Amino acid sequence: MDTKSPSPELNRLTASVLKALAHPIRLQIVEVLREGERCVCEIVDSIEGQRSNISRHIGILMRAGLIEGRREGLRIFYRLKMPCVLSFFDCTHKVLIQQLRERARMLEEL
Amino acid sequence: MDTKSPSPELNRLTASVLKALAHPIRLQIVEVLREGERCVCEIVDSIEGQRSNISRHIGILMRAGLIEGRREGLRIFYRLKMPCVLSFFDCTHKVLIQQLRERARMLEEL
DNA sequence: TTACTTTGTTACTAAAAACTCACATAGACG
DNA sequence: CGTCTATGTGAGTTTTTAGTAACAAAGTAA
Repeated sequence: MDTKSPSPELNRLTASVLKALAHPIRLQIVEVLREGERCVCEIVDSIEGQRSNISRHIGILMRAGLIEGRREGLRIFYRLKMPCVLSFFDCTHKVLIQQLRERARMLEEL
Repeated sequence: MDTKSPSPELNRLTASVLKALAHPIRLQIVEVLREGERCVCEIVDSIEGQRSNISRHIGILMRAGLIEGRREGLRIFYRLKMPCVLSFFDCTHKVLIQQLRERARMLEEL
């Protein structure tokens, strides 16, 4: 019997999903797609950065299964495939607010 | 007026929180702490990997504000500070199951 | 067909993260 | 004090990820 963690393999897979999301540009893409389907051209226009770089990040979200695309003529429209990821932000915001609180308190204590 | 994404800076911070969690060892630490407070020695015993490396990962979770520690003699006991991160796993599991479904379907289509 | 548009990919460089080993610190206790 | 135990850190190497520029692919339409 293995005395170590119950699910190292599941944790490896879970990490790969979180990692796919853990990048500012990829979060901005998710933020844009939150409003609905968008073509790459629209995504690129709404985000700072080079077209080929943004295209790479779209690919990372695709391969992680978080978004999906559909071609319409020359354009490819992407949309959120797993909208449940939006629920992460409630918690991440709590974490950030807590970080701020503590840093403010540390400043006061000087 | 800025025509780009509404919150690039917030997304940078959000990414830093997600990134802190997006590693197999750190997820295993969270999994262990889910059951309650644990000292480093117990965490190390329950996870595959070198002491100093696990210590580093504990540090990363600490600096992200996801866990907190308390010294008791020689030992330091850590616990989840933001249990809301546990809610992420509902969604990450959905994503993984969906990935599996699609890969199975692709195999069938051969 | 050729020319054009939109998107994705290859190959490379640069930057960041992870891992390891040795050492440092903090407290307990003789 | 010295020594032991538990934990953290510095410095270096290796691995992974990000970014860029040039090119390739897929569709449109003259």
